[in-house]
Amino acid sequence: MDIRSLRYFIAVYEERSLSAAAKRCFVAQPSISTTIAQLEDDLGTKLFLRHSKGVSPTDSGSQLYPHACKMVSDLSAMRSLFTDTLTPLALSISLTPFLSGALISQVIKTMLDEVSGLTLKLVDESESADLRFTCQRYATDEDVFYPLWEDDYVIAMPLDHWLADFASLSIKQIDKQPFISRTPCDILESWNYLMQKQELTTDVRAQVKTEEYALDLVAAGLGISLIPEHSARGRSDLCLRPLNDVKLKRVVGLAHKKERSFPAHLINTILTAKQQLLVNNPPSDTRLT
Amino acid sequence: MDIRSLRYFIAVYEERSLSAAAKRCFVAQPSISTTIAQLEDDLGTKLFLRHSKGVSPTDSGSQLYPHACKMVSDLSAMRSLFTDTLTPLALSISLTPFLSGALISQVIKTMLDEVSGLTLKLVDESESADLRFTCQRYATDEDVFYPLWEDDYVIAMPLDHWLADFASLSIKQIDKQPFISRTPCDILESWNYLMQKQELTTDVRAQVKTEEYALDLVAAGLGISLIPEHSARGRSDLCLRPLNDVKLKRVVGLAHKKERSFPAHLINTILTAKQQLLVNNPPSDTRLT
DNA sequence: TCTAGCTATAGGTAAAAACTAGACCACTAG
DNA sequence: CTAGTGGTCTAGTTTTTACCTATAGCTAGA
Repeated sequence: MDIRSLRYFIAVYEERSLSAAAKRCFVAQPSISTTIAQLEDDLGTKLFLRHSKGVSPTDSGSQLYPHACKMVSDLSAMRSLFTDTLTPLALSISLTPFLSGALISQVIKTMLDEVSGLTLKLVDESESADLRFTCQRYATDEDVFYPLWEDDYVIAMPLDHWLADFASLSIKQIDKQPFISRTPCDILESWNYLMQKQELTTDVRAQVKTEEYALDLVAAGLGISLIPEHSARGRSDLCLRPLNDVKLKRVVGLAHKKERSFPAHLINTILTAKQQLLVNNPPSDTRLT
Repeated sequence: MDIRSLRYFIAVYEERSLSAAAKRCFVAQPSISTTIAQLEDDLGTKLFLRHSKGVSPTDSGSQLYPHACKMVSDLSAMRSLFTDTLTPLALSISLTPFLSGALISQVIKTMLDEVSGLTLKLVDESESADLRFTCQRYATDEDVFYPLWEDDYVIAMPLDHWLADFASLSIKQIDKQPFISRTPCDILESWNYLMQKQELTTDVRAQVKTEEYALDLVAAGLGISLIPEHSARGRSDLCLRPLNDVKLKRVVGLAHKKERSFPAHLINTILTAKQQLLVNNPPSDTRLT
């Protein structure tokens, strides 16, 4: 029985759900599941009843909850015994849709680990937030933008497509191909401009809204499409090829209003997080399936 | 900062030594060393001053100590929220003969006080028991051994004996002396080995089975004898002298089979009992009657 | 009956904590 | 002065733990 278990327990208790608790703790759902099971085993009593809509606390669970809260808060009080003038920092962060969840959670995890006293709240893009995960293109003059990683855009096609024989493609080879168009797309304007400039066209077979749907249609053989490389990570039913004569990419990072100021160590942590991303997610040349 | 770190911290604080804390926590010394270093790093303050004889707590360390104790005890209280009431614990304890009854009863008292629901039954050494009061030498590889105290062996002689003029004795001075031999004796083998190695002999005048009888014969002037210091406690008709060139002692404690597991609370209590023994029975340099 | 959403389990990987061995330092005894 | 002792720290290795992905199994609602 350690503090980590109690933190997870509190999250589950308050969310009434293992999956929701997992999201809140920025870990995968099985981690929560096994940890709670261990805790129950350790205490010799069931803490939650599992059902198809989530979990509900047993009497034991409800009894444990206040103790667990006290324990966790005592511990963080102890931490701040010697760190003077620790100002608790509560920030809201918004997400631009269709960014890589895996990378974002790595960054958030680093920030929570490194900046003591920091609590984050994820809000919808429509609300105003202290920090925004977004593309550099969307950062305005009134923003400060910290780049974190780059998403390279590649052409996705079925495994048996004739273009798959090329290690990389020229934009000219895309001319008149059946194409799955996707909106919104961060680089759609650049793409259209490039195509028009070379008087190329595509044969748009479908218009979809999400990357997953676009990829499904590509896998089904309906056409080819242009997508950020990371979003096809883990799909073996597709073939990805980079473009060799134009480089399409978006720079993703954190933005905030210039007038908003943050503690220096928070900014340093963002820069640290960028380094860690490079280490953990080596600058993958587009995989040749 | 987790509970494990705090446990180690408490052990170090109370033992004033990383190595001693390591023994108490049943881990290797580097584990303690690195964990304390991490904790100091985490809290941003040094907790101990290292010097050649061990460590001493800084102000920060002393400040942290009560908080850490509370945290750890809260946690074990939480553990027993659900388990303790359900399991009354009935254990049998056996005694190796000729240990100090006074000390043993102190330990047993502590255990009964601290562990709620515990009942003890003292059985003969020949029977198998859950826990055994015994010497470290008699604990096997299949045992876990918790040391409780050390018995120093001293030379007992009549008050008017000529060796009483020395504050401490060399083993060479024992050569050819009238001697009361006692079997069984926990350190008889060591003693014989030491004597033979230096080609010394004793003039055995009597062979007895108990410490009391041996002491009576010594007081009567029949010879000198080798006994654990505690067993002559309270006798004013004898003179005790330590040996200064060899250190003969036995480590007495509680042993149990490795495969047998006990509630952590019980184990903690045994460790507490050891501390209390040290407080109540100060590490007496052999009394110079 | 099919699908969607949730939890549990299995298997593999990466990080944390443990151990061993040995360096270094201060003190003590000869 | 030198050897030995008792203590902490460092480096390298092994073991344990926590985590992730993938997937199975269950239940409720369409």
